[in-house]
Amino acid sequence: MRSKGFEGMACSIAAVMGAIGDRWALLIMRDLLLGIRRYDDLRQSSGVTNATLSDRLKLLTENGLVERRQYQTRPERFEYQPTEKGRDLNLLMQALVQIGDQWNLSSLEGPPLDFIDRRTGHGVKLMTVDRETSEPVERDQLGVRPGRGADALMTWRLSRGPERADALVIRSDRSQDAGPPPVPDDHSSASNP
Amino acid sequence: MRSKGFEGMACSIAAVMGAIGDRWALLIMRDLLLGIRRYDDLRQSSGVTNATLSDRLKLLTENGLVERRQYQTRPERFEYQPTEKGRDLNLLMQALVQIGDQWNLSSLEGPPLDFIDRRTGHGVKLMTVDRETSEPVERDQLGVRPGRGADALMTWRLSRGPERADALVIRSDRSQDAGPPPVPDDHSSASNP
DNA sequence: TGACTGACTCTAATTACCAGAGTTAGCTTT
DNA sequence: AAAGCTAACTCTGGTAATTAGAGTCAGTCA
Repeated sequence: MRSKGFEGMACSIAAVMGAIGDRWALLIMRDLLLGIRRYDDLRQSSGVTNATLSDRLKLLTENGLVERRQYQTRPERFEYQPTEKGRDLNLLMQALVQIGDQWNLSSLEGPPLDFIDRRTGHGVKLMTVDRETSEPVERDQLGVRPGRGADALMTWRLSRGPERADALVIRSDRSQDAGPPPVPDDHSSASNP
Repeated sequence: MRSKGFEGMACSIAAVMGAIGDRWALLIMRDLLLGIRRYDDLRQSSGVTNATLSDRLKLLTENGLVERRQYQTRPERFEYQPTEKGRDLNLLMQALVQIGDQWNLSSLEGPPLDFIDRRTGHGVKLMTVDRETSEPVERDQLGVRPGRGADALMTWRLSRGPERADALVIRSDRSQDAGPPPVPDDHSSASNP
């Protein structure tokens, strides 16, 4: 298993990264989401080696992000395509591209990849909005708090975040401030989102 | 270098993942963005080993995502905090959390982490909108096209994406459809966003 | 017959990762 | 004064994953 502890980790961030697997798998998902379907195309596009590509496709399939379909029988030939669940990762790709653009990693010529609205042909972006009203939320108004699924470790984590201007954390009550981390060395039995 | 080719890869997705490094580094960034600052807290929170934590903090610092500050002199003590550039990764964390919630990895109890607007206390979400007008864009209207920074490899990649309902790709012109991938095995000299 | 395609698997060398012990420098307790 | 503690690491040895590249297999095409 790649880097043990990621699966039972009670944090969506860890869980999603765990489901993807690693950077190679993410690149492969990128290509699949862009419409590439064949093994050899995937290999050429991502530059990954055979062993790794084969392994990652297996993992992605097991994790329900990708589906393997036979498209020809005489010599058996297969292709891969993202599942509905896998297609949710488009949001991740958009975020990654947007961050890359902010960092202007694309030098000065602009982004290599441009997400658009196909109806209008206009460029799109991700915006943080109020979950109910869809009103825009400013970047410096963003905060975090433990959700209903937060476990002891997540609560501890958030309790360590001081209320600085540059920190994201918000605490409803400033309960007991210190105390050692709960479950200090047992990550295998944790269950956070 | 971890997994060689990621740096000169002309794709924002690869570039951002390359700058982060790996899953451990991402978890560390998560904790830093939540306000954790001290080495030992980071270790306990993420469950990473000393060697890996130390190495990742160094890499993140080199990549300009994290800053190492001395906060005490007599015994020299250091803390870590995200830079402005590192704080851009909040978008990534939001995307990851939102995907995790969609997958309801958090079982039934809700997400462990809840992004909010600190003014109002309301929950927030990421929405795809038109870059100029900020009008919402439906999920199935999302497309991609090569940007100005696209290199030969990116263009090839997008040319392989058939115009299926489940594919994301849009092509302005349906130029030459086939042809072998350009630069088929030279990933080190590529330069796409 | 010979070349070729697609989807892999195999091998050997390199590289990364893990748990856990050890280090350094000063402070605090007995 | 000796023992223990804290913070921020580094080191070690063993296990596991990754790499480049060669090889395989079933069938098609010229």
